[in-house]
Amino acid sequence: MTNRKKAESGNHRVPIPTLERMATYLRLLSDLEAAKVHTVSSAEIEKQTGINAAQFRKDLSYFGEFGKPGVGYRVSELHQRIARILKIHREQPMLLVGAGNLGSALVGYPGLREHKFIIAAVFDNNYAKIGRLLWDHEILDVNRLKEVNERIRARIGIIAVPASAAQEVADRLVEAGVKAILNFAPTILRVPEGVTVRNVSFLQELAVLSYHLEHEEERAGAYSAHQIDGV
Amino acid sequence: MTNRKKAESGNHRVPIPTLERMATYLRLLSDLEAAKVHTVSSAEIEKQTGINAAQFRKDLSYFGEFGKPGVGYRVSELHQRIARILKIHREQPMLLVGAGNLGSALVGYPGLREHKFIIAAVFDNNYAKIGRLLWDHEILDVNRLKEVNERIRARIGIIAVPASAAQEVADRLVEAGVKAILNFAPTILRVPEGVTVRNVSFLQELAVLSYHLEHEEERAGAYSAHQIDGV
DNA sequence: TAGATTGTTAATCGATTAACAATC
DNA sequence: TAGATTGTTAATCGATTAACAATC
Repeated sequence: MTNRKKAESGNHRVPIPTLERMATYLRLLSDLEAAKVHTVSSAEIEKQTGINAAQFRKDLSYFGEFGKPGVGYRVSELHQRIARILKIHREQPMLLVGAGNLGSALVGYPGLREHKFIIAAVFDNNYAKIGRLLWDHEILDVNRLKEVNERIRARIGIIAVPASAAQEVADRLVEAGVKAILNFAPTILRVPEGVTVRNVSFLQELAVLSYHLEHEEERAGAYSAHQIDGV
Repeated sequence: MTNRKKAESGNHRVPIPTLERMATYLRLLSDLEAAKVHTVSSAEIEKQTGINAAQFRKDLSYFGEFGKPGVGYRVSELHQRIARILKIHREQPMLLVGAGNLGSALVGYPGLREHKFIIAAVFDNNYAKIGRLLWDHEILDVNRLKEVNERIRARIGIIAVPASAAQEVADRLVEAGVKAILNFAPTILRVPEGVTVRNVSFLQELAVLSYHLEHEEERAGAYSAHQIDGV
């Protein structure tokens, strides 16, 4: 039986971890394509990503059938189909709010464009920044968010502002028609039904890592950052 | 994902999602302390974070007993104990490799210092950058990583270099005594037993968001970024 | 055909949540 | 004590993985 139907109707049954891995597969497939590899098996995927071969096949099964028993998967076909599933087979425009360091890093991140995610406009509320350039983007007044997005029609927004401003920015993004938000501010956002939020928390990542360290009860004394920087 | 496994099976049975939430609790408790709130219940935690009250209590139960039945939790005590569990009750020094845009954003991120994570040294392999300042940090030659960390003794390393260089940087960090790595490069790192890796992938986050958008089969035509930027 | 590898089922493993006795 | 809320157990829910018939 085909899972096509399942995928089309109850879209919300695909596990998030599966979607995260789909992005990993996509990246690997890009690399394989660049290396002129034409066919790949789930065993090979496991070797290259560490993701269990059965897991890989199960993940794909949420979206249909992709391979040939005894043969494997055609790299280019699989790549295309996954890109389509993730809706990045065409350019996916996004709005960025916050033209600080993080915003700058995101605009400059080459991996985004490679995978068809395009930062189409950049906003800030700081009048010292509005009108200036962030890379090749003019920084626009955040008050113009809705107006500008009438043309762009981006449905993804990125919040790279301080926590104190994040909720207001989220409200504006939603008002401008954004349906998905990537939030870098350490705040829990309240958004209406139908809007998806993903939070990226550096603190959270570091906390998990820090926990796994052995605990040395008494450290030798505070290291000095200056001592080092001044070397 | 492979590394996640390793870290889990190694010696700990605390679920990773629990640890991630611990960081969330910590942040909330900071806010509550600042607001002079002295006591909090699991029901209140649920209201503020959206995390189920039973989940919160279960999470804490991995580490001991923290509250008083009929009363709740003392904010300051809970804060201190969680900070200790996550080993950020004292300053936790870290090494940053990669002085590009992302590295710059991380050094400038105030949330880190607030939670006692300190970027103690910054490295790069680009001779045009070595010797210059990134904020108040002199950018050091990545070849000196091991030597410099003999003094700092950081056990957390952050990789903010292109994918092509990430594995080599990981090797060097491990050689320098680092036991936990936060990897921003879109690559799967191979590290020895006993070293934990967490991957942050913007692409992955965006892919999950993008998937959840409604699929408009035919879009009106490519929007133009320039059209917008040129406004 | 013989060998390889898929897609899917079933078993396992793990995480979340509801319920409640314990207790402040 | 009476009311509130904890810590923990048990039930539920969900995700991972091993196994294998189907099939190229």
